[in-house]
Amino acid sequence: MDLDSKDREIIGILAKDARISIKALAAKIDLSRSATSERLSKLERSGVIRGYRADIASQDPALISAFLLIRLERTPMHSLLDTLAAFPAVKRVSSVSGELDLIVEVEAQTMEALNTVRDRIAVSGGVCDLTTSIILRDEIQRA
Amino acid sequence: MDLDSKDREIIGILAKDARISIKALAAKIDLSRSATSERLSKLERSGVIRGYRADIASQDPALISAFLLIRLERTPMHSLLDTLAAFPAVKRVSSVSGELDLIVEVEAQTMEALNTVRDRIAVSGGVCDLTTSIILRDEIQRA
DNA sequence: TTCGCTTCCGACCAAAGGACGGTTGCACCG
DNA sequence: CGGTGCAACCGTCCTTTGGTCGGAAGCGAA
Repeated sequence: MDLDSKDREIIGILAKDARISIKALAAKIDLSRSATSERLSKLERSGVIRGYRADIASQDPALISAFLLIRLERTPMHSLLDTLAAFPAVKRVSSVSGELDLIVEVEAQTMEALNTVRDRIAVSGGVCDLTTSIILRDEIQRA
Repeated sequence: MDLDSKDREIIGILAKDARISIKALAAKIDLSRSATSERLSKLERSGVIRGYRADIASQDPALISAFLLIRLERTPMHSLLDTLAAFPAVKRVSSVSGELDLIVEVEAQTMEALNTVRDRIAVSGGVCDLTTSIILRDEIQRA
């Protein structure tokens, strides 16, 4: 699916305010409601717009985050991915090239909870080496 | 602002589908439309819900991302942060504890662009050691 | 030119939403 | 104990919004 400028306008507006009405959206991009509605549902059907998410303020600013830098005994390691996915604390897992094999981002309420996750992962089969880097501060964060 | 279980239900539902109608939302949490609407606007006013965003599929699957794992000669290193912030390719910078000092996430159109960023950062004053981990795949990604 | 396709518009009618009055439950206090 | 204020809820009224349709316009291919 290729997007024209109107489609990109729609995406840009919805990226900032996903609950805007079709009418207001139509006015912004200077099209009729029906045409806008049709374009929108096409963008949804084609998968360009994957969904709409509420942006929730972190209820607990005391959350502790860390990167776990993992070397595996061999790759790929599907069972470990299942293990990781089972932890709600695991926010992101990326396969990477180089010395490391996986970079895992975790987030927990307490240092204790973080350690528990870390230990459970460390003793999982296939993990050769695991380094924990606690995030002290997010210096830069962009969309 | 403290949230009860209904509020958390609302948040959970909207986090997955921010364009759901108030009526459908009300039905899901078993409250009237008006009560649901009132709770929702309170959540918005109080800042618990910061906004609503369309989840846009990456139009360019050819984007290359990497983590740069950085050790500094000394910390903190404010000038380096300014340098990093100047690159649009730099998506996130976290100060971490342990062996490493900074974990930088970068995203570029081409491997060449990525390398340029990497090199520019590597020769910046204060960088003691820099390891690049190209992201091969994002295995898990959560809100 | 004529066909087929896409995109647009306006109109219709059903669905959704804002606003309001009234009820209930509960904490507070004289 | 009874009264008062408050917060949350409900259902209803009426406006706004949205999905859908038929028809028009633009455009490329046959």
